[in-house]
Amino acid sequence: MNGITGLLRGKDGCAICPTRKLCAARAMTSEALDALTHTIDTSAPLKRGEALYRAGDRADAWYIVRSGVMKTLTVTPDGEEHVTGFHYAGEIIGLEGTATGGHEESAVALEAATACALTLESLPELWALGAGPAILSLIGERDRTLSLLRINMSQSRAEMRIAGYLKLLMDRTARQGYDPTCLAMPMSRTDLANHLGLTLECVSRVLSKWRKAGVLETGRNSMQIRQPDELATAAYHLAAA
Amino acid sequence: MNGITGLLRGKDGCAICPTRKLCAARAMTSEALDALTHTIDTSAPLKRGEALYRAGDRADAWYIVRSGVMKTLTVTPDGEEHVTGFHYAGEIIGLEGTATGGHEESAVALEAATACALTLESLPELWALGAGPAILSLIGERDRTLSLLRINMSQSRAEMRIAGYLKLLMDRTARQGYDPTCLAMPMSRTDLANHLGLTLECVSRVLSKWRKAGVLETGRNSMQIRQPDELATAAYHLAAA
DNA sequence: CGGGGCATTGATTCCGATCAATTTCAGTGG
DNA sequence: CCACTGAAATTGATCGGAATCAATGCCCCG
Repeated sequence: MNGITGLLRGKDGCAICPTRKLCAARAMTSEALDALTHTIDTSAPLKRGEALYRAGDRADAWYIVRSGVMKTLTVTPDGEEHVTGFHYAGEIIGLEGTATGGHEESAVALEAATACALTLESLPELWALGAGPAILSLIGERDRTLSLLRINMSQSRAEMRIAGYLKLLMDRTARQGYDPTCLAMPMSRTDLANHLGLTLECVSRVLSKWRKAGVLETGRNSMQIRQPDELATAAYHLAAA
Repeated sequence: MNGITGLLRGKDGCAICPTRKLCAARAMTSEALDALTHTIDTSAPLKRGEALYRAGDRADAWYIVRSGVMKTLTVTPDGEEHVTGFHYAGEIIGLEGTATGGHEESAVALEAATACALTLESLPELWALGAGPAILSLIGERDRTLSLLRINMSQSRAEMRIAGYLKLLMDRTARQGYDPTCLAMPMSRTDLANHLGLTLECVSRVLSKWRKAGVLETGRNSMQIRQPDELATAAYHLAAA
């Protein structure tokens, strides 16, 4: 209906969605949830590397990540790739194309992932179902996150940037009720460095230093934070979130 | 009604607003414009240094800059000030507080400025008046701009960051139908450097270099771009906007 | 077992931060 | 109208840290 292949409209209702508390469905009555199920489209599961949308696609919907982690990226005219964000369950993405009607970024799954589509034309209907405040909240959270990320990027020190980013991830994880010391990090060092505006060597060095100091442990797709205070100190410049 | 002092509800109708083409009123019929006038609150003119809202204020509205330039900033726990953005006529701001209900940033006028308030509770009404697409477009533009700013910040070279920022300003100015070679820049070097994550000395040096090379001229509250191509080359990494 | 992408570690260079001095300019009062 | 003043901007010199170039190690895959 709106460009996603393999929509599962009506299947897997919002009422049983494990991430419904993070999304537009938060704080809705169960009757409204049933109606919501028929207004929101859930995408087919995306495999690692598959795109939810690509730069140039028509932008007639916003998306909420339902499971997994997605990265958004743009390719500049000179061919360089810029990772604009990593997006976890409950984050709203795809807003950047709304002004022009076409997506300026691509959204790619870093691991198996699903997302729900809020078509722009269905927004008044969603409002009528009582999802308005939740959607506003999602937009506000996104705006707030982008603002914090920009503040973090304005730090010139590599340790501050990385510590700040990890702290943001931890805060978000904690806010969603999960263990903040265990972070899902399915992105490559290259992507992470790109996103933070650093070289992968630099990121690697800082992580190695912290690993040796016992601050954290790095796994293939995750990270264990052993001494959150140390990270917080290195990132003290960030507003508490 | 929503925290702004000195509202001018109904005065200076949207129909005669010089920036209506940039705002929620774009592409509306004149009958709807009259109704819109009574739904949107226009703030009293802000003097230089006055705040539209402050961190901690209740966040029950979004704002569209109507005239002048505003800066948004946060103060981190350790007391450091971070300039999160400079906002020109037609930009929507204040979204960052929607998630929590309280503003996390402050918005301060850099020169005489006015803004219009879209209260969250009036959004369905605005939709009914036909302003929905325009509001979505404003949100999309903001999201797109934040994304581009983040890409720009990820550049480590000072020249690239500054050139990129100026280019973004020029693109925005051109898109609004004004002369892109004449930029309103009422912010101090300190604020500009803070926003770009550089020191003011560094910004000053780069601008001096370009001034000597004839690329641009710097005035107190404005900047004349003499050789846009030179800037574009220095910022070639940015996507065309 | 071998290959290739990815991560780590090392050595050097360069650029922006920092510390410091000077100039410019808007605002103020004589 | 001009001299005075303090903030803002510019210019200079040095230092540190991240980029860069280069090599090695690790691990998932066939």
